[in-house]
Parts: sequence; structure tokens; C-alpha cells
Amino acid sequence: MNEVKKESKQGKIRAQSEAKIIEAAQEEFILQGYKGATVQSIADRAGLPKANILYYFKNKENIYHAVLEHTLDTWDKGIGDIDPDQGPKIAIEKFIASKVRMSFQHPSSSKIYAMEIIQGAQHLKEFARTYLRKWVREKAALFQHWIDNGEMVDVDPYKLIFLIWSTTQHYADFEIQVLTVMNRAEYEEEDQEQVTAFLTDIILRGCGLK
Amino acid sequence: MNEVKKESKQGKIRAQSEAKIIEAAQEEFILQGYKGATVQSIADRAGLPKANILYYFKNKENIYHAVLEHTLDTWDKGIGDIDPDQGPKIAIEKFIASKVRMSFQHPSSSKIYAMEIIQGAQHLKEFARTYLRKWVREKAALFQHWIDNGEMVDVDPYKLIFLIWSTTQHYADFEIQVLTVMNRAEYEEEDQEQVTAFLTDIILRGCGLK
DNA sequence: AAATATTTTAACCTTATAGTCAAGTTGCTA
DNA sequence: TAGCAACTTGACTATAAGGTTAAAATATTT
Repeated sequence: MNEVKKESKQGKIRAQSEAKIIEAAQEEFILQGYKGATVQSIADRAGLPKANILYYFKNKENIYHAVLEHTLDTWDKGIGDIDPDQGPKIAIEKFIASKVRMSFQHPSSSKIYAMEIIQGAQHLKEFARTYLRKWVREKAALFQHWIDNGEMVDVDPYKLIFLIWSTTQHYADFEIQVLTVMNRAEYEEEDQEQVTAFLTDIILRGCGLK
Repeated sequence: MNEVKKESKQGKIRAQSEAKIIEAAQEEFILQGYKGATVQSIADRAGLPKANILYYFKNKENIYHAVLEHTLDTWDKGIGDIDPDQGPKIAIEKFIASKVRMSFQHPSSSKIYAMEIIQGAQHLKEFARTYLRKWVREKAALFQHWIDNGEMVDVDPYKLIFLIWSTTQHYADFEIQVLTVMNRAEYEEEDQEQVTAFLTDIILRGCGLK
């Protein structure tokens, strides 16, 4: 009973500072990598003295943990669950739309996650082994059900999920390449819609749903 | 005239050592990031003393450059050019097959490249602005031609190329996630074929080519 | 075989950085 | 408003890592 009260009271300044630090750290970790991001550079970006950073987080490793947690939170909140009753077409449409939205609204979270996986998922092995595996298994079963029912073409559900993940995240992780290749400075409003429309169109057709 | 001779003579030991170093460095850069990979760790992995590494490469930055060059070489050699006369179906099939092959045969090159792009493409901006942009533009024009000819469904060719890139590279870059989610230890022979078949199937259908 | 070029390596130096500490300041509670 | 807790911050320390050097060993050429 005390704990909650205490947390909510001490939270004022703490919560604000921690949020600032996590945001700054996220950018630094992306740009410089874990080792390359210095506590000083995080402090500079957050506009706080270094010692203050280490007052809120015991050490650099803990900052990184907080950034990863923040990333998973963002992911979790952003991906609406699939409703089995709505059928494959609506399910895939919604899934694509939410993933594209996440990529355009929270590219940094996507990048941090991608780097962590590429580098061997040292900190996310457990997450993948438990939460993610279960999530994918459930969704795959749903797709398989629709396939068995003749509601969509027979494709490997796991690979379909990977396809949707990869194509949507590409616009966040490879943002710079996409923009450079297309000779554009930054994404605009309509890009998100156009990407959603394109992916929905081609994937639905690929699944025999058009 | 002397230069070539000199190079070929001095190359014996040098070429071997450099190759060993580049391979070791590639793994270290992936696992630890640029700053996190130490010259010592590269030396250990290559089985050479640190000072020897710095005899062949002036400094760490140069090692990284060599790794990136090696990556671009690999990419360049591995991607067969599209023959305009063969039509969209064969073109896409071949493109997917070669990209999947690259992902399964040279995952480390894919990972290094991905990390470099995610981190802002500091060393590859020029490559993307010139070579890559031109490459994509040419291929996109080809697809557009086929679309105008009614040989395939009207989809944005740029986005189609990004889709093929992202879905194929996913199996290299996110290898660990794919394996973990599917509760597998490592890829097997048939995985490459199955992925190729799946992607070819769904993408061709998505392009109205099935 | 002598002379020259290349390669190997230990020891050393310098700098950058994670983390500590202690002294001060601000904010909250009774 | 007094006292306690939370916060702020400059100065300091230890260590790890990039890079240098010089001398020895090995290859290569003539």
C-alpha cells in the first residue's frame, strides 16, 4: 500500500527525467550502438549532466534495458489483436495497417528492436522464446484455420507473418535507404497511406483474397 | 607496370591475412557494433596479435571500410541482372531466388549492411545516392514497362522492389528471431528452397502473375 | 649468400569513458 | 518553518582500448 503511494509521489520529477533519458538514449543507441553511445552523449542529448543520468539509472546497461522495455511496450500497445471472427481479409488488413502505422509513428522503436535481433538478441532471447513464439503460434493457427476452411490460399502462415513483419518494418528500419533511393528528404503524410494500400493490395491478392 | 607485379607478389601472405581479418572483423562488428568491436577482439577471432592487425590496416576505421567493401562486393556478385526480354514472371522469380540465396549463404553480409543502414548509412550514403538509386530506377522502369503493357498488375514498382528486398533479407537479418519463434536451432537445406517457393508463390500471385 | 623487403610482436603511451563521491540545492511533509 | 527526502552536479578515479614504435624474425630477390 505504501509502495504505490510512494511511487506516485516520487514519480513527478523522476518520471519526467526517466522519459527524457530513455528518449535520448534510444536515439544514441541507434546512431552509435550500445558501446558507442556514451553516458555523456546521452546526457547531452537529454540536456542533463552526466551524473544526473547515473542517479536515475544505476549504469548504462540499465538505461539500455529501459529503452528495450519501452520498445516492447510501444510494440505491445500498437498492435491490436486479431479478432478471429472477422475473417482473414479484415484480419490481414488490420494487421498490416497497424504495423505500418507503428513503422511510421515509432521508427526508433523498430530500429532498436531490429539492431538487438541482428546482434543476436542477447537481451530479447527470453522475450522471443516465450511471448513472441506464443503470439506467432496463435496467429498462425488462426490463418491455418482459414486455410483449412478454404477462406484463403494455402500458404505457410508463419512465413506469411514474417512477410508482413518484414515488409512493414522495412519502412522504419531502412527509412534512410528508402528515402535516398527515392531521392526524398523525409516521409510525408500520404506515404503511410500509400504503403498501407500497396502492401494490403499485393498481400491480399497474394493470399487469394482479392 | 611495376605496381601490378609488386601487388601480386606481396599479395601472398597479405591477401590471406587481410581475408582472415575481414572475416573476423565482420563477425565482431555484427555482434558488438563498430565501437564495441575492439581491435583486440578482432585479433583474437582472427588468431593474430593485435599489432599485426594494425600492420595490415592502418586503423579500426579502415578495417570497417574493408568489411563494407567486401559486403558490397558480395552483394554485387550475388545478384544476377534482370534480362528485360524474359518478362516479369521470370524476372521476379530469378530476383527472389538470388536474394534468398544471398540471405542464406551470406547472412553476415546482409547483417552488416542492415546495421549500417539502420544507423544512418554514414558510410553508404554515397553508394545509395549513386549506384543503388540508379539500379532501382532501372529496375523500376522495367516493371513499369511491363505494367503499361498489361503484363502484370498495376503496383508501384519501387515498393515492389522494397518488398522483395525486405522479405528476402529478413531471413538473414532476423535469422535468430525466425529460428527462435519456430523453435529451431538452425536453418536446414530445404529452408532456402521453401522460402524461395513461398515468396515466389505469394509475390507472383500478388502481381497478378499466377 | 648478401641485401632488401615484408611480416611479426611485445611493450608502451595517450585518451576516452563508466562509474563514484561528497557537497550542495530544491521540493515535500507535518 | 523545520526537517527530511529527492534531486543536482563538479570533481575524481580506474580502466579499457586505439594506436605507435622499434626491434626481431622471416621471406624474397639478386
